[in-house]
Amino acid sequence: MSVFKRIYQVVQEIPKGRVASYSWIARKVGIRDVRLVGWALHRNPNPQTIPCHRVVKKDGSLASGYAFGGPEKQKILLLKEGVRFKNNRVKEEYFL
DNA sequence: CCGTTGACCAGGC
DNA sequence: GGCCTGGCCAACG
Repeated sequence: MSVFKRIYQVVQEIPKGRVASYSWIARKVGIRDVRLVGWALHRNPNPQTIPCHRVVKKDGSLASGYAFGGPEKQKILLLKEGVRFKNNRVKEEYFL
């Protein structure tokens, strides 16, 4: 099993209404280079099954991605799931 | 095959 | 506090 696929599995394990940071996923997968996580999501082979909008930066701010239509779109999706923001950042209590 | 490049992060200056 | 660096994995040209 490649590191790549394990990243997607971890992302899919994120429950609705919670978020995970890139570094959290990297630790879970067992790699030190967190860029791989971001890079894997950038590839995003099947957006249908991968909730990439639940992945945010360590400080709670949104990543500048485009696979979900931009940070604005991502914020809307998270708000719909009940994730609250504070000063344009996800609150600590929503992290896994 | 090899250099470059990332949806990032922590540590050192 | 901000800027620089290393991290070391996979895809792309």
